[in-house]
Amino acid sequence: MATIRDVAREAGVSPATVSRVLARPEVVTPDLREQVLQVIERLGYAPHPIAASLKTRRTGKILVTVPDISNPFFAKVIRGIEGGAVAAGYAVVLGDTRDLPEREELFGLMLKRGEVDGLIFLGHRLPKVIAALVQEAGGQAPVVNACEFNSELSVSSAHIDNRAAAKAAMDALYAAGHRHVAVLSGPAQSPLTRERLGGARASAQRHGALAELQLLEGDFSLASGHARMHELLQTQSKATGIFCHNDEMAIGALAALREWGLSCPDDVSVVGFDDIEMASYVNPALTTIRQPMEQIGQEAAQLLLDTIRNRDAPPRRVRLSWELIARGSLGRAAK
Amino acid sequence: MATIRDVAREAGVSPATVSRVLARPEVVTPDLREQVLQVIERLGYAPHPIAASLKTRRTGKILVTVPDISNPFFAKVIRGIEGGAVAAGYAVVLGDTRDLPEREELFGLMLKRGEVDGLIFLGHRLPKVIAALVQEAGGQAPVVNACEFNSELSVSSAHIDNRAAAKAAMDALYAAGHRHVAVLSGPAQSPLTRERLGGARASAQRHGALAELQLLEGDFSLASGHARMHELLQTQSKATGIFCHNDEMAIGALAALREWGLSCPDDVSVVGFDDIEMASYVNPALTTIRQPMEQIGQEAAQLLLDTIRNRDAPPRRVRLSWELIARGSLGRAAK
DNA sequence: GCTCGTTCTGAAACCGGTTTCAAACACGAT
DNA sequence: ATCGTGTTTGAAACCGGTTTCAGAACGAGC
Repeated sequence: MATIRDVAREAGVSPATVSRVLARPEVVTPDLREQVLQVIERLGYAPHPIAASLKTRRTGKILVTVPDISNPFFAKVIRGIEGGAVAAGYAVVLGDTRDLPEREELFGLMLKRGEVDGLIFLGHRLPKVIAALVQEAGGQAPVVNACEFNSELSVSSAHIDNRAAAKAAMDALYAAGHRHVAVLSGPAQSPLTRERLGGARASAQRHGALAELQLLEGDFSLASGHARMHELLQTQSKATGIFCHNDEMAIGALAALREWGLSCPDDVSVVGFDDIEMASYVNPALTTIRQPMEQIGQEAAQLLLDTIRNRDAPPRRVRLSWELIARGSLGRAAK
Repeated sequence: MATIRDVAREAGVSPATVSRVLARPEVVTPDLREQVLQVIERLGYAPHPIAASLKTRRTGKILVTVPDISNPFFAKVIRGIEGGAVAAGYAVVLGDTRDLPEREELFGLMLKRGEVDGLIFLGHRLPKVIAALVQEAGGQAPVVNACEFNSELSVSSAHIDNRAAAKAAMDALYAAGHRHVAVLSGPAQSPLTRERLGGARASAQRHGALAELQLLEGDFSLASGHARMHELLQTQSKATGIFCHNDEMAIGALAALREWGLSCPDDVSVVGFDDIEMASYVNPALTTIRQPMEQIGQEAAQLLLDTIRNRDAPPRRVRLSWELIARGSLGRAAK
């Protein structure tokens, strides 16, 4: 592999000039520039980014940590992040934390050690290493929270208004005449879940149905949606409307309803959250809250890159819009 | 940030010793080692992996390129790769190629420039940069193909026997009495598609139904499954059995059948491929070929790490097992 | 023709580790 | 005490770029 010194020697210039030809071509005399470029071409010289990193302290990589890459919602967000990052000349390092704090710490170290230029985390927990970093930097650390938002963290974030969206989902159920509604939530400790539950409760209260509201805790997986729905049906709940905190749990719930010989939407209505692609292909198609998943990712990438470029900008919050998508899984309550 | 020289000075030893304490503790006298470790602890010293990379030529990162991260099959495989990589102390850099050759080249450069130690690609096309690298290395390049296999590439690969699995899927349709079968394939240029089509044709031929076999080309997306199925139904095809090259297209096809008022499996049977989690939750549940997705990823990671550690091992092929999973979407053909 | 200011280029330091090589040291055998 | 062997340590080179700083070259103005 040719080095910058090989090129310099061959072109009869100094390594500094070669470096400049590649990094700031405009400061080099055109003739010389051309000559150097030709040698670069001839030798097939490819600069070694690792070596450059050592001096510049830029790696051109950002780390994205996610609790589960195989969750279709996260996958879309990551796609958005990746797109934004690559467009800006950055590569994405992927960390699948599996919701394990030790793995989060492990990935956190990568930022601390300077292996990556920044971190976008999809989730609610900040590794201790990173929390310390953010503390020191007084909120100017290159760390962004996507999808969720935790006011204690003082980092930039890109997300929708989960509370309002959840409220809208519930409003739709009540508007269709449902009185007994169950909410199948995400993990209780997540701020995201709390936001959505807050919105759900507000709607229930407004419709004078708070007493009839049932809460079930899931973990955003198909299996948990299926299992919780089974359990609910076993209790002979009067619920005719189910609001699920994501589409996968909603699809799991639909399967459970079928297994009990119940019809959706005739017997029970289901509303999901996210509008993953699958939502419009299941039977019945899911009424759900659409989140602009890729856009959330893009915005998160943008926020991070802004922070990286301009270290003394304060943390920002980007709120994206959501939309209630009406499909077959929500019908009028039987009288 | 403390450097290794700070630690050395503080501990009254040379930087070389500090380096050894961390990399090969057993060669350092226990007393000295302890003393150095204490200073490291006290200063909160964290080694700078980029600096180490420059000398060692190891980055501790592997690149994974994938045509679409939001495809649930790929997402699972990536999860497997990531798990295997992290367990071995490697991080995963993610490249979403969107099936664009220019993006593949871009990511290929990362390996060529030494930004990553190896490449696992999920797909069938090798970027030119990498093909050249493989050529030079005589098949010993740190490159692995996962899920697919292209005999021209001379790189290691981890995958199932797609031909045999496709044959089994078709056999199941014929065994259930279907004579007119349509295959909804992946993109025609992919070797994977050719393998599966080969298996499908072999089965058709064996059952004397080659003349009735219909071929439709999709792109593995829900939307293409939906669209191709619509088109097929419009032609008043006599097909009562559909073999889809992945589950997402199968689920798209199920939706199209419903829209035409047709029942699956009463009117038309559908068989998928992959057994993504969603396959057992849709209505009807999909009969499909199960691929060990995470395991494919793990094996691919293992293959790559083996190649990285031992550069003169020849390319290997790991064949994983598959299984036909019978569920509701495949029923007996009407007489 | 000389001075001044501007633009361009090269020498060398630097980034922060690892590794080689030789010196120092410890210890057992002679 | 001397020698030989094996182990442990430190000095310095090295990885391959970037960047600073000073000097060279050049053109404009007088």
